[in-house]
Amino acid sequence: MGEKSLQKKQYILETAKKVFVEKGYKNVTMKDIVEACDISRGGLYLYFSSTEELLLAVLQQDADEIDDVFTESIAEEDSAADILTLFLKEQKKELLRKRNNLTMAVYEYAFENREKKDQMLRRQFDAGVRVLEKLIESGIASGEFYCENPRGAANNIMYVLEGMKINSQTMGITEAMVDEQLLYIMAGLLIDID
Amino acid sequence: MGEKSLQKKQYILETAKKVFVEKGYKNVTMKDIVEACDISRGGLYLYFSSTEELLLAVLQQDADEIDDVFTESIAEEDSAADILTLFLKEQKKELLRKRNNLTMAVYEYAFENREKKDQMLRRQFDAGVRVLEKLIESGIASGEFYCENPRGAANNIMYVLEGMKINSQTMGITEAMVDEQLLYIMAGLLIDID
Amino acid sequence: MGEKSLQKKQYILETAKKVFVEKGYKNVTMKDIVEACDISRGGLYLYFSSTEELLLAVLQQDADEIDDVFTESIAEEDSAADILTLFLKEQKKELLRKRNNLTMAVYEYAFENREKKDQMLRRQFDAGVRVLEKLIESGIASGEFYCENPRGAANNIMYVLEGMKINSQTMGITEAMVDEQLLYIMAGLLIDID
Amino acid sequence: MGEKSLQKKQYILETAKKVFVEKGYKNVTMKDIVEACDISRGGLYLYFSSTEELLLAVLQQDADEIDDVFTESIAEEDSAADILTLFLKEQKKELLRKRNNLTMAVYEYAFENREKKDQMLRRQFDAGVRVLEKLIESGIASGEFYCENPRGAANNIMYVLEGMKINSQTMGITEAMVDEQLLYIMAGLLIDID
DNA sequence: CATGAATGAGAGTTCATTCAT
DNA sequence: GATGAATGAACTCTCATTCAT
Repeated sequence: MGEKSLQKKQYILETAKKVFVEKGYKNVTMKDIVEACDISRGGLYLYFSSTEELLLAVLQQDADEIDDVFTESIAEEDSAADILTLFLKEQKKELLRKRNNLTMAVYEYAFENREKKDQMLRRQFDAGVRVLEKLIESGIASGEFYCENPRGAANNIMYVLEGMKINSQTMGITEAMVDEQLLYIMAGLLIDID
Repeated sequence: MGEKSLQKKQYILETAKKVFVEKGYKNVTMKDIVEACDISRGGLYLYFSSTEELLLAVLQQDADEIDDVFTESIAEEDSAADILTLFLKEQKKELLRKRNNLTMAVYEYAFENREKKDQMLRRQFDAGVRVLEKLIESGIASGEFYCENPRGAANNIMYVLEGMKINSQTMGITEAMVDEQLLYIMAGLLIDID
Repeated sequence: MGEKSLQKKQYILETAKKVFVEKGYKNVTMKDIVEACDISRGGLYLYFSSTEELLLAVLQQDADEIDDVFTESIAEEDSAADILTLFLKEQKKELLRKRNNLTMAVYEYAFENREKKDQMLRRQFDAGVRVLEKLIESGIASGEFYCENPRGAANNIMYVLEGMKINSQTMGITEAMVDEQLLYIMAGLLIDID
Repeated sequence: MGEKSLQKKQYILETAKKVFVEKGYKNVTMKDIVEACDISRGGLYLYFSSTEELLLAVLQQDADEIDDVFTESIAEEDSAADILTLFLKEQKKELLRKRNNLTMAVYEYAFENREKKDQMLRRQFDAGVRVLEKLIESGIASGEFYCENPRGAANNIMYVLEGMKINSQTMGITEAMVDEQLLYIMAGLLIDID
C-alpha cells in the first residue's frame, strides 16, 4: 500500500470515527461511511470490509493516541493526590464530551460480541484499577492518603467512572453531578485536616 | 379490548420480553417477535406497531413488578444495615443474572434515544439515590453508620451499581468481584468496632 | 401454504422454467425471475430462496411429468422393436426441441456441483441403461434383435443420446443427423433379413 | 509486441488455462486471472480484454498442441485396428483426466454462445468423424474390420465419446465404464474370429 | 508498458408495513 | 379480530473497466 493509500486509509478512519461518534455502532452502515467520506462503494471496500473492521481500526488508533497522552501527562507530576486529581479531571473531561466520544459505539459493539468476552474492555478496565491501586498505595506511603483497602478503593473509582460514563450516554449527566462524586471520592481518601 | 385480547397482548409481551432479553433491542425485528409468538405478522400489528412500542410496554410491566417486589421486601424492616444489605443482595442477584435480564435492551434503547433524555432511567436512578440517602441517614441516626456525606455515598453506590451492571454485559463480572466491591461499600459505612 | 399460494408457487415454477430454458442456469438471477414473473423481489423470496432452489424444484416437477409420460407410453407395448423405436423417437423429439429444453441449465448446474457427484443425473442415466438392456434382451428372446452384448449396446445408445444432446446445445444438430445415427443403432440390432 | 511482451502473454495464457481448468468459464473473472498471474489489473487488460478473449486464446493454443500430438502419433502406425486403438486410448486418457481438462470451460463457453453456432467445436467433431471414417474404410479394405456403414460407425464413436466426456464432467465416469464401452465399439468392428 | 486505486452498476437478501380476504 | 401474501426500500458485497501516474 502506497503513501497515498495510507493517507486515504487514515482519512477514512478519521471520517468513520466521526460517524461512529455520531451514530454509535449498530446504526452505522457501510453506506453511511461511503457518504461521509464521499467515496465510492467499492472504494471503501478496498480498505475496509465491514463496519466491524472499521470500528476496531478506529478503536485501535484511539487507544494508541490515548496511551501517548496518558504517558505524557503523568511523566511530569509529583504528588499522588495531584496525579489522581489530574486523572479524574481527564476522566471528567471525557465524560462531559458526551457528543464527542466513542463510548456508545464501544458499548454497542460489546453488546454484539458478548460471547467473545471482549478482552479489550477488560484489559483497559483492569489497567485502570492497577494504576489507581498503585497511586493510592503511593499516596498512603507519602502520608497524603488514608485507606484501609486500596484495591477496593481503586475498583470503586473505576466502577463509578463506568457508571457515570454509561449514565452520560443514557440519562445524561451534568458537570455538577460529576464534580460532586469526584469530590466525594477524593474526600474519602485524603487525610482529614482537623 | 376484550378479555381475550388482553390475554393475547399479555402473551405477546411475555414472549417479547424473552426475545429482548436474548437479543437486546436493536437486533430484534418485528419478524423475530412474530416468530417467537407464532402469530401472524398482521396479528402482531394489531397490538403493537413497532419494537419500540413493545420494549416500552415490556419495561413498563417490568417496572410495575419490580416496584411490588421492592415495596414488599422493605416492609418488614429491621435495621438500616440489614435493609441496605438486603438491597445490595437484590442488586447482586440481578447483576449476576446477566443472561437473563433486560439491561442490554434498555441501554441499547437509551442509546437510540439519547436526545430524548430518557426520563424513565433518570427517574429510576434518582429514586435509588433518594432511597439510599434516607437509609444512610437513618443508619447514622441509629448509630449503625458513620458518614459525613450521605448524599455522596448514595450516589457512589448507585454509580458503582451502574458500573457493575454495564461491565457485566460487556467485559463480564464474577460473583467474587461483586462481593468484594459490595463489602468495600458496607465497610465504608459501618462504624469501626475497635 | 394455502391454495392460492400453491397456485402462485406453481406459476413461479412455470415462469422460471421458461427462464432456465432460455438462459441456462448460471446466467439466471433472482432479478430475472422476479421480472419474468412480474412480482416483487421480496415476493419471490417467500417461495424460493435462490436460483438453485428454483432449478431443483423445476427439475423435480419436470421429472415427475416425464415419469408419467414414460409410464403411459410403454403401457401399450407391442414388440421390443416398436418400443425401442418409440423410445428413440421421443428422445429425438426432445433433442430437436433445442430451444425448448432444460438441457443447458441441467449441465450448467451439474458443472457447478461436480463435487456433489450429482446423483439425479446418474440415476436417470442408469435407469435409461437398465430399461434399454431389458428391452434388448426381450427383443433377443422374441427373435427380433441380435446382440451379443445387450449391456454394452444399452450403454452405447445412452452415450450416443448424451452425445447428441450436448452437441445439440453446443455445435447444433440437424434432424437428418439424428435420424442417421438412430437408424444406424436400430440396424445394428435388427436381424438382417437377407 | 516485443519478446518480453510475448513471454508475458504466454505466461498469462498458461496461468489462465489452469484457472479455466479449475473453475470452468462462467465462474472465472478477470480478477481471478489477475490474482492467479499476480499481475496488476491494468496489466492484464494490456493483453486481454475479457475472459472470453482469454479462453479463446487458450483454446487456440491448445488446439495447436493437440494437432501436433495427433499428427505425430499416427505417423508411425501401421494397421487400422492399431491406429483406432491408439486413438481410443488417447481419448480415454483425456476423459479420465477429468480434473485436468478444459471440457467444462469449453461447454460453458459454447452454452454462452449457442447463437454463434460455434464453428470450432463443429469443425473438431467433423474432423474426428472424417478421420474415423477413413480409418474404418481402410480397415475394411485390409480385412481387419467388418462394417456396413462406416460413416454411421464413425459418427457413433464420436457421439459416444462426446457422451462419455459430458458424463465425466457431470455424473462422473470410471475407467471400467470407459473400457467396457470402448471394447464394445471395437468388438462391433472387428471380424469375428470363429 | 505497468500499476493499482477508483468507480458504479448490479446481484443477493431482509424486513417493516400494508391490505385483501 | 386475524391472517399471511405482497411490496419495495435499504443494505451488503463484488467486479469489469477505466485512468492518472
